[in-house]
Amino acid sequence: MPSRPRSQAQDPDEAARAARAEWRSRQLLDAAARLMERDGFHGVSMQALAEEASVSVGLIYRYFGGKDDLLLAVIVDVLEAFATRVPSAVEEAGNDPVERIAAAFRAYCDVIDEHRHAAVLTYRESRTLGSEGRNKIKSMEIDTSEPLRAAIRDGASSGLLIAVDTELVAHDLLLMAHGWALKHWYLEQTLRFDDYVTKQTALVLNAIVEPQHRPHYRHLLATH
Amino acid sequence: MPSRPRSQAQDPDEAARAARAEWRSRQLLDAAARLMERDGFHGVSMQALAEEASVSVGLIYRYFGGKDDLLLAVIVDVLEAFATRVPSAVEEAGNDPVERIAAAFRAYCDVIDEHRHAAVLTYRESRTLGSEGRNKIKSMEIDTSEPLRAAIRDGASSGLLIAVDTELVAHDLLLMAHGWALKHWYLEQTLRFDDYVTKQTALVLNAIVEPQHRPHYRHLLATH
Amino acid sequence: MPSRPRSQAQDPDEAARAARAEWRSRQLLDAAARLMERDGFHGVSMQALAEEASVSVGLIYRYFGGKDDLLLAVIVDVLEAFATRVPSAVEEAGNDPVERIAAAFRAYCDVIDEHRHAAVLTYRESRTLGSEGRNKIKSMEIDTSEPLRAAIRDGASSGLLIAVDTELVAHDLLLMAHGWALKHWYLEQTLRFDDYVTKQTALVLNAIVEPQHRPHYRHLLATH
Amino acid sequence: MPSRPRSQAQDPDEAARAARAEWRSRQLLDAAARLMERDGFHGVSMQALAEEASVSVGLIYRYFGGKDDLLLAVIVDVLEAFATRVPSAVEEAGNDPVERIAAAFRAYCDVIDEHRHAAVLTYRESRTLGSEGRNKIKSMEIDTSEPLRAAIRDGASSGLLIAVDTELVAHDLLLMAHGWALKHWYLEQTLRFDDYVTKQTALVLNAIVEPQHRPHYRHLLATH
DNA sequence: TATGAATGAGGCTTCATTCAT
DNA sequence: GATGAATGAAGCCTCATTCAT
Repeated sequence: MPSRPRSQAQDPDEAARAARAEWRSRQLLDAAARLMERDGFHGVSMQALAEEASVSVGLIYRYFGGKDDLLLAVIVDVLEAFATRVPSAVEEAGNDPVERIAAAFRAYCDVIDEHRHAAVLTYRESRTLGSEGRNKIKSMEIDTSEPLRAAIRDGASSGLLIAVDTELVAHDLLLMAHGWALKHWYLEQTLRFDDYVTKQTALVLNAIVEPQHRPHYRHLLATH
Repeated sequence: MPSRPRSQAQDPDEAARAARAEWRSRQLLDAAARLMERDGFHGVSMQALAEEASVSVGLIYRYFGGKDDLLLAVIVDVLEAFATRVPSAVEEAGNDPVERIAAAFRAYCDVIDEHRHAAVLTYRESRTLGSEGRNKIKSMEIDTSEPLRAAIRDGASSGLLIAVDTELVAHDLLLMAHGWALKHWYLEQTLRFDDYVTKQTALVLNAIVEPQHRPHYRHLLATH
Repeated sequence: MPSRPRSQAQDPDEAARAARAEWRSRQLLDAAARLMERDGFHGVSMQALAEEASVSVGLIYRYFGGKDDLLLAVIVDVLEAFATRVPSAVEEAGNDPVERIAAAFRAYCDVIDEHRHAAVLTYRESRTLGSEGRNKIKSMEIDTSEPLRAAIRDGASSGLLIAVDTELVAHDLLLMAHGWALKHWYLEQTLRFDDYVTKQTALVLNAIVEPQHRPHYRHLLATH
Repeated sequence: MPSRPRSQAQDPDEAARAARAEWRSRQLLDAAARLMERDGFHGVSMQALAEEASVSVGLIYRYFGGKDDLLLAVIVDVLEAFATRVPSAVEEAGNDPVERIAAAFRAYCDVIDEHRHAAVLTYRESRTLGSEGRNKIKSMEIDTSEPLRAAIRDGASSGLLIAVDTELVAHDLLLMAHGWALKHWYLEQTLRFDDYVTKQTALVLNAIVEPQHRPHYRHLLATH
């Protein structure tokens, strides 16, 4: 509780300031994600960013350490959304491992669809970051995908799934989720977001659910 | 008879020149792919590129129009490898659609593993290209993946596969093939290349082959 | 009332900014003219220009689009001086066509002497400009010399001048005016600026004024 | 007589070689003048020059010391034409100073019209040359214009001309001659070369010939 | 003589970052 | 907090010149 020690008389002020800072950060993060997705990290200048966010160049440096830092923040922003949304989605799905896998996958896809601009940056611009940032991202990626891997492990050990390589299946699901953003220009020609998720879920579960349990997951295996 | 000698006497000269040019292009393309994969397109300076390839900066411009052009060439180089290798692999696989799918996927993976440096650039740096280059790549991607889609269509119409969305399955297979390069830093911890291909093949076929035909493809569905 | 204050309260700010910009432009234009006359357009690097103007390289690009643009601006600067000074000089000379011709010529020479550095650029570096810039200059040249041509036409139609080719005489006068800058290294050995103008005026008028009217223009025809 | 000592048996060889060298120089000089007039000295690369002259880059360096040297040679080429053609034209004009002035002017104009490409370079690119080359040109300019100045001085001392500043009139005539090349883009709209020379001759002579002698030079003073 | 592949210094330009206001 | 003018390092590219063949 680091906020308490601060004097109470200043709380209102501080709260207002914090709110303002929060608002500014969000404003900048969104502008950055939008522009970077369109033009790539290096295609966006700080001046362009300032204009897009309707602030001055100088102000950006009050909220972020620099351009690299901003990129990292944009990426972390998405990863934090994963960290928030995936576990709760898994929880809500109940105790069935297969349901949890499906829920996790859908949650991933939801976040990516909402942050389509920023999601691709993980793949595209990670080389831009220094090793420090890269390591942070790598470990966050691993952390945020843990619920998914746990569900797969549970499914396997409980006999609901055939013997599978947990890491590989998790990797595939994450790849498919990101695929929606990476190849959006192509996929959007034939699929709506919801169809993409439903079909991919069915495809993967069809591959890994024990045949004898499939009837039970008819609602996940059917695609229409 | 000045024209006769020309067609033969000068051929050696021209041939030698062409060979040298070919050699230089390859040298530069390889150096570019290597460096760009490590540091990203924007992280590589022409100076650094020249040093890596052991030539002078100026010489690069004799073979490529500029940095963008070089990036495009690197990417096209991989796509051309797809265009060469995938169809022949499919052909050699015989007439069975399932075998053809597996062969196509393996060929994709082979090329990507051989060009791991360059393969990721398609995903990472496509925004860097102008729309002209981007369109060229898009159409090459679609062209080179046609054999795969054809095999999937054949499999579906012949009843070997369950009803699937051809585009989506093709997209998934391509994504998985590229996944080996994109997440190589992570995957190599637990998998060798051959295992990756074998397991992914099994996973996908398990999802799409009609249950009654699975026994026939035991060699593709088993992972060890 | 946010709009009212703006129109007045912010004027000072805007005015100050505009004044600063004006000052910078002049500073750069002068430095550019000075250097380019000495070393030629291509002999002047942006680095050298920045040093001469005591600013950083980058700042030049805030005020001018690039090196070409700067050259164009320098040239246009002289042409604008013509456009301002020649007509008023002609006006002040009264209604006599011959007086107006003499006044126009002197005004041309004055401007060229004041911008001796820049004046030669019109002749020397026009090929450097793109066709767009070249056309702009051509049309400004024609526009700014119109008062002179008009005076010549008036003189001819009123019988004060012998029959002359208006275009040619105008061309000659402009050439002579620029000659002071073009061959300054040679002319300054024997002539002061004022003598140059006086003598050239006498020479030309002697060639074109109707003999019977010459006595009336004794003050222009005598050279000492 | 440095050519004699050389063995006589080799003379044919040497002659052939010299002829070839002469031909090459001419070929290069012409190509250079052509290109430089169109694109300016700095707008022409040695590669472009080689192509225009249908030789290799390397060969240019066998005939000229470098690019600057070539520019100097192009300019000197024109000045040498002046040195050759003007005196003989003056000679042929007889002893009358006025006729000699007119002949000199026409000779100047002829050479300039024939070398229109190169003639402008004297004005445009002289700053490009080092001081050595510039001095050479300056002194050649002064030398080649001496016949003109001599004729003017003669005319003045013999009473055929009114009192004039010899240097200035010579300067004007040279300027007018070059004017044909400098403003060719504009003048060609209304004048043919011959008209230009005739009219300018008439204009200048009208300004400097003693009125009482004018009838005698009716053929030079009339413009049609 | 003649070629043209190769070099590399130097130029123009961009843009992340700073700092006085 | 906020601005934006100013900085200057670093990048891409050109092109005069050389030299092995």
